[in-house]
Amino acid sequence: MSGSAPRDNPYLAHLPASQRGAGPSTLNGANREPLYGFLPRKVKGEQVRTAMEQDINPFTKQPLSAQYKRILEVRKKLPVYAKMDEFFQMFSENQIIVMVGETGSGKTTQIPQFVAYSDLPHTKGKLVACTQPRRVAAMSVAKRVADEMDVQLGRHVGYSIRFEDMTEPGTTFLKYMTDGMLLREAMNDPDLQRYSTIILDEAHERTLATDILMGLLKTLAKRRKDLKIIVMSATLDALKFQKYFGLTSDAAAPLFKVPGRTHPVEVFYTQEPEPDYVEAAIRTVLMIHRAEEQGDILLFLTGEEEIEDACRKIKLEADDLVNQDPDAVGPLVCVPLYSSLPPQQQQRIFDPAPSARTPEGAPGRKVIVSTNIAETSLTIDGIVYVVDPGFSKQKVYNPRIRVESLLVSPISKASAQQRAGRAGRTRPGKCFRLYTEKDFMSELEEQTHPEILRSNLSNTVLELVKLGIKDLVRFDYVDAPAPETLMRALELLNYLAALDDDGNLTALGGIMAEFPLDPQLAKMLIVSPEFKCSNEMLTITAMMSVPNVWIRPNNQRREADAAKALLTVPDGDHLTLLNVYNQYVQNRHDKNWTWQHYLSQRALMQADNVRAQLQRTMEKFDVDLVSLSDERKLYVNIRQALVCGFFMQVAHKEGEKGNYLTVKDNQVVALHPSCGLDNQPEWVIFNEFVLTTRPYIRTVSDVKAEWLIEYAGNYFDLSTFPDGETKRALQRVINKKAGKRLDAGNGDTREAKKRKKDRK
DNA sequence: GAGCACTGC
Repeated sequence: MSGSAPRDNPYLAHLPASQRGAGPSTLNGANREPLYGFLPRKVKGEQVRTAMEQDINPFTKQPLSAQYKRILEVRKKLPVYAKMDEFFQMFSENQIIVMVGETGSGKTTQIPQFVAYSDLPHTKGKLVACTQPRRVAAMSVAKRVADEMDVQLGRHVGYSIRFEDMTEPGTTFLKYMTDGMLLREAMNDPDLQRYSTIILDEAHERTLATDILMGLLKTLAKRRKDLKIIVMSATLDALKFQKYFGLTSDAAAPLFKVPGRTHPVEVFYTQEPEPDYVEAAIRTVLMIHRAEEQGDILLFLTGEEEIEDACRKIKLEADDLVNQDPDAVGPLVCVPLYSSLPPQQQQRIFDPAPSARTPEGAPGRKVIVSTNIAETSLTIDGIVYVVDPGFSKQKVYNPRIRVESLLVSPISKASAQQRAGRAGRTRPGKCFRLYTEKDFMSELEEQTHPEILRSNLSNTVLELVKLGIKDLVRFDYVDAPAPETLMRALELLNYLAALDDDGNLTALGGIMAEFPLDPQLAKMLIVSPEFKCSNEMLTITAMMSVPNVWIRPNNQRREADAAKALLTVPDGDHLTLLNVYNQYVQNRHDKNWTWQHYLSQRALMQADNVRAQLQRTMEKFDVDLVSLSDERKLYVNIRQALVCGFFMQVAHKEGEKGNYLTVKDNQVVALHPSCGLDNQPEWVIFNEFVLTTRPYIRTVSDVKAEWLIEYAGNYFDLSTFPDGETKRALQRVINKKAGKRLDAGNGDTREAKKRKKDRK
């Protein structure tokens, strides 16, 4: 046995001679070669456990460190480690596996390593990929696994996220990545040939990218019999995925199940429904503070305003309690948590709870009041009590009026369960649900609707077409979106000339899909060289792709507004964005400058990053970077280029009360108060329709009706317009133009018009 | 005269 020559070893046969170690005469295979006897995808748990215990790293052939051995002892205690044999057997026998691993099972770190031991991707020049819905998760898990495998992060184990590719081609064989990143890769390599196994982690979160990947991989598995797929999810969704990935309609994909390792959480319900959930939540937090033993509280609310408000009230009431009875009640700190908080303030959630005022006094307590960010993205240790009013803000899409909006809605059972689980991470906990058990059982949906059912899909549809999906309606979705949503997306893409009338991708559409942007933005950016303003459109596009750059603290609104006024360009908010970015660069990205002007340094840095990435894409596809030196003309051209992308988001002024009607849909809207226009132009183009206290349009610029007709003639074909003032206004412009053309007796090409204008 | 649930490319 020990005398087998390496050439007989199917594992070593893949390797060039230089990597096979010493020649046949001296090699004692079993000792020198840690993966000796490993048959790809026929590997057994026993073999892997032995290999893990040796002194040589089986993948790098380097000696293993003391740290490796220490971590290995910890890994052995993970629930998933105990099920290694079962895993390898199932992996050997199946192309697709659904896996359920509760919190603390170790699935995210261990399963990809197990797969690497079985697939031996490094011997075939392949990779094992594991997708994550979030960038931080991809980064931090990759780091952990690199440590566990005793390799340098970015070499054998790496990660790939937007703006950061921490992999080494030819060396990396285990890669964590965001789901969106893998989807991007699929656009240029629909067979995903680089991968031997793809693991979709956190599939129950049902992000748009994961949903599309599931559809693609199901189809791809039929073409590529050598590709293995593992879908990892929470319990409740497993059966759905098993059925979906079953090879035939009655054969479900096998389930690999691993228990978690969390502490029990006792759940309490209210006897009666609570009419005011914020008030009830505050009351419950204070009740816990008075009556329950030491341990921090996590309260879920829906948004920034609600959270800041609740924090203030909890603080006031807690101070009252302390004043009434200083011996019985400990000090309390209340920490808000939501994504738009600066990172420094987000860090406060990890501060320890305040200590008791006296050695014998009641212990202090920390209350974190958070949005859903604490449900999935951030985990906080030390939480023992969860207060769950049962609501969150959720995105909803109305395809009829093409509007996405945020609505406070009841959460799902799955979400409630996830929230409760946050109380049991360090020790047994309690969860107080501010609704009745009856409502939980009968009113809450099992699952939150997946994103694909709640979103505008124009981006996704362009990606799918680019991926070669011909029939979007019959694509095998886990949950199919409403046909009307798909129709709306196809319609938009057709108007943008990304798709022809038969739904085929145009050359323009192919380039548009390469930009990590909404189709409207991609379109205006790609056509902008024709308007000699592509440098500027690049900036505007980047600024429109990052969160709001304006900061407006409650107690400094006037100062913030004044600072904003200094940067405002009256012709339109898009030009203001350009101006802000240019000033930011002129002031050398100075932090003090941004602070003095009430601008978010974080958002501006992001814009810088996005701009650089978009610029690389432009260069790759020969989209020229040009500018006009005449600023007045430049500003006109910029607004004309805007029309080429956003002609479907135009509104026409109605009357003198500041009301606008959106074109074709005839929605009554108003300019958002943040809008910087100094008058009310007859025609405006807008980036966003927001439904808050009333319907508003946000990020708005002044445009001319002539431009709409000239650059978006297809859409502004009057025969497709409902009767009304908008149509009549357009008709007047057309009539006037026709009259002029008769006078001038020449065509209306852009160049001709410009020459004419220049002569004036 | 107002907001920004959360991600991702």
